[in-house]
Amino acid sequence: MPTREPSETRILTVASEHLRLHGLKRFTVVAVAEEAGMTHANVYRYFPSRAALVDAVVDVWLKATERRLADIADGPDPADDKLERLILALAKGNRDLLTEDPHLFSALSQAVAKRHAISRRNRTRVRALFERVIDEGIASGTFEPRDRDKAIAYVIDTTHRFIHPAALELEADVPQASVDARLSTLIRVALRVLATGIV
Amino acid sequence: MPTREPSETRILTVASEHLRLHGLKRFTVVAVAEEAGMTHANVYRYFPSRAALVDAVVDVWLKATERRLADIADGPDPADDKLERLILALAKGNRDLLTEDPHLFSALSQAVAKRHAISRRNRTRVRALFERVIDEGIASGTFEPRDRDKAIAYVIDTTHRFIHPAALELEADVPQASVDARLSTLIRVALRVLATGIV
DNA sequence: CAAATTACAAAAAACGTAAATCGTCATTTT
DNA sequence: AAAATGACGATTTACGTTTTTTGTAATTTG
Repeated sequence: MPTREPSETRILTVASEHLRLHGLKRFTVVAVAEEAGMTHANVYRYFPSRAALVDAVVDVWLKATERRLADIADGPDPADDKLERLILALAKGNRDLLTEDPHLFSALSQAVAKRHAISRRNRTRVRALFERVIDEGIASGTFEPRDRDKAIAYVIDTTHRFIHPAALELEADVPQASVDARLSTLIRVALRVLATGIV
Repeated sequence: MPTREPSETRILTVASEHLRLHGLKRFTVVAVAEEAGMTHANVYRYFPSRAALVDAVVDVWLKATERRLADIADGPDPADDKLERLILALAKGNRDLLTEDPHLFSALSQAVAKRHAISRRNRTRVRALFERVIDEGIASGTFEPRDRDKAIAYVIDTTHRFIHPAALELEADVPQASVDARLSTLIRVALRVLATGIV
């Protein structure tokens, strides 16, 4: 990990605050620079554009949740436990962001919808974690899918509703307990499906 | 079915054309009325508002696909066949609309996102068809779920990605063959899950 | 009297302009 | 030399004005 310059981290911190408090619409480079105690022109020494600065803020959050997911994937537990916790952590992380930080969630949601590089890369890395855990399950005999690639696609497709920002937005007003119960069923099914070679 | 007045159907036809060709943004009551050969005020004799007219256009499409679904659900085939065809018809109907009629798709998508009455009612009726077919499958012994309500929720949740407009928009650029293959896997799994009492 | 029109107020959209922000670069500061 | 600034044109946004559309109601037409 490269050591960031102090000004860069300061800008990023202030930008993060601004985005969380005021939202994308009222997020301006001038205001961020002012609060960071510098001219807006100087911000461009560290971030090539306003969009890049917003992406950087979102990326900080994405990387943080990626680390939590990687910790789960790297753990010593059985693959099925890890897959369950991976799905739950991802679903909960996104859902908590929606309820606790709607502005940041909205920025993330747009980055995903517009296929920004940061979200595409995040998607690739998260997918890799899923693949790793499923492969581990296959190696240990916990999972016995008939077709490994189809099994991975199946897991991602079936959990889509509880993970993808666009899908989570649709259920913002559904009681969390109800969502949790349905997700729990879905995961239980997915694990059995992987274990019994249905997929 | 109540016989509609000729002017009403004419307005609806012109409105449908306009929406398909020009999209929601450029859809005006004045333009529709003009093309239908009347003053805009007269349109309000038949539709209470611009929004109601747009909804009526979308509703025509929704009802048409509902009829196709009902035909499947009412057929004499085994429940698992019917459930598969129900899911495929719904997914294909929505996806075809997205590619062949993007403006109308967009209007539908917004009606769903904003929870218009027409989309809520459509959802309720489509869900009822799913319930009927699953119940039929339970009665005939084709399906043996441990919990009927959870089984229904499971089917709806797992197919969400291939049915919901918001999810379909995300995959507009994915080759149709790839989507079809994944959906086919998902359905096969779902039918086995229902049949073997995993859910 | 049902169907449609004209007339009109309220709401929304389109337009044009003023102001702010974005992004670049030459110059200054440390 | 690295960090920051001031100045400046290009873009975007904000805002007041004008036009169009929406929706209602009184009136006309067949």
